[in-house]
Amino acid sequence: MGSTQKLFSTGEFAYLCGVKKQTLFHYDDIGLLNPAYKNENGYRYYSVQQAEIFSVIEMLKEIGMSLAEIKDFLHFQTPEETIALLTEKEAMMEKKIENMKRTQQMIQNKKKHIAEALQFNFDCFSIEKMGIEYFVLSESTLNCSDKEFSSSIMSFIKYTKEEELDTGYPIGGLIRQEQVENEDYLNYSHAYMRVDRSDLPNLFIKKAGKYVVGYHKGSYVTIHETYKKMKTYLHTEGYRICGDSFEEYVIDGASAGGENNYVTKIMILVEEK
Amino acid sequence: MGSTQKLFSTGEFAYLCGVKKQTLFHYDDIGLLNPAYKNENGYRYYSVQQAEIFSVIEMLKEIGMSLAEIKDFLHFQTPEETIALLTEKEAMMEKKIENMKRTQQMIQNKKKHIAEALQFNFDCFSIEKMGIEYFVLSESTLNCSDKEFSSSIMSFIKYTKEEELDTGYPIGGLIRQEQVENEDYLNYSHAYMRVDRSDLPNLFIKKAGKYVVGYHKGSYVTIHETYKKMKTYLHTEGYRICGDSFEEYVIDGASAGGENNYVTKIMILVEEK
DNA sequence: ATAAAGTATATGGTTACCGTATAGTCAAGA
DNA sequence: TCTTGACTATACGGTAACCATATACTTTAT
Repeated sequence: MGSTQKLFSTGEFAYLCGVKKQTLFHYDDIGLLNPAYKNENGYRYYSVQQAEIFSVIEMLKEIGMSLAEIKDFLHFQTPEETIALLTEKEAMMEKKIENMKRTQQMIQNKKKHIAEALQFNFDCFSIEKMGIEYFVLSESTLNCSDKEFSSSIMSFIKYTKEEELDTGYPIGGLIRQEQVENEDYLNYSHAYMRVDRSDLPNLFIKKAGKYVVGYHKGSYVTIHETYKKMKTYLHTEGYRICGDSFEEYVIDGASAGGENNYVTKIMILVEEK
Repeated sequence: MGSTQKLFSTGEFAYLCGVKKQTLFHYDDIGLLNPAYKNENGYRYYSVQQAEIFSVIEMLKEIGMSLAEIKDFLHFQTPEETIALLTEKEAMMEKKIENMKRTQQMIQNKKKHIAEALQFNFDCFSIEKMGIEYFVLSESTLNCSDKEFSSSIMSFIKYTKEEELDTGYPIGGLIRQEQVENEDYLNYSHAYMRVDRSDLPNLFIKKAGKYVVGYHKGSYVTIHETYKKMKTYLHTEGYRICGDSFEEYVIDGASAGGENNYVTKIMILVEEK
């Protein structure tokens, strides 16, 4: 709208902008958007152009600028600077959208995980055919001290976050066949995280094949019991362990309720005897 | 990671989560994420599983849940409820992404507008060939009172926001040929907003053709001067007005600096004499 | 044993508002 | 013109989700 003298009261202007009056008071206070006209009693009146400005403010807010930054921007930038900043922000938006898509993917994966866990009752195992999966691994944590273990896990988690590899799969623990056979269940070989791509360097491959799948509920100190039960199950079903074990921690509603609610999914590669 | 007793100090855990210790204190205070273990001196220690929980918290934050909601969610939901909520949030994400794309579009359009305005020096006009454009219009505002005008504009802006038609084009003012000829420049026929689609009902068409384009700087009260100059320009160039005038308000860095910095783009359909 | 590095609590500050109370103002009808 | 109801302004307090800083205590490494 080019030019017009018709003005809106604070209430009207707030309504048409879709915000509360308070917001406009606030913007006036901090000098971000002062009404075009104030009468002798302090009543505020806004112009149509200011609706335009308001919508620019909203846009800039949405791309993550603070009100102070927006104020600077609207008051002191030259058109050239304006264009430069918008260009920069455009790129930022692109990244943000990518990020949200990743989060969406994470949600989907979490859902899948929980749904799977739901199907099972604990203490009931099954043999499943599983496809190939790709993992990124932490440094080796075999036979290492608490300190070394902590620091390996720490840098691994940090790494997955930095490289944006976390797509909603849980952090897993790899236990080698040898340790499983020796009942050395707490001696993890590596931490891992599943990725949906095969183009990364140094990927670990979880072989396709038959896996015995079980869920352990409760603290880690009792996990050997579940392993024992699984071994008995395998024996009666006529299978034997022929590879590594993969442990993943399943999060659901009760996860924050303490150790006793932890659910760990265990998968061990097996073959028929 | 299935099960392990190795714990992280607050500082380590904060580092691996990529946040400040303060944040963890806060989460502990509000009961959102209490450390797995607290020693007799109040030192906090976190488990690997809690890193997993932390990343779920971050995810839920990103989809717009408050910490209080997340706490409820993590402590009291059944797996079924968890899945239901995630499904709902997934849809929300979709909408948010759409919204961001729209904002991106807005930014691009704003940039185009400013860049165009930059090319011009005021008081210098030009004849331009322009393509067809589609507009949504407000109610008629011809010959109406201030009150009626305000209310029409108000519902129009509200309408464009609700229907999400605002894609970064400014609100324009349509002045009919008759008013331009009678120098009745402040008597707008309609407010309009350009849209990038031709599939909406009741669209107004801005004809393709030659337009005289000029920029007016300053308050609306002096806009008649610019119109006068444009008419003189047209006369010397051998053109005559043969259609409506379109006014658009250009926002740049100085826009918030008061009336005197307002820039209005004026376009009038013309033909050669 | 000692010093450096890390930790806890407490307090106050931040941003972008929202709510409510009180008092003043405007606009339409009698 | 006056009154009434709707609207407006200012002021003060509160909110969420933290961050900064100060002070005091604990761990850990040498």
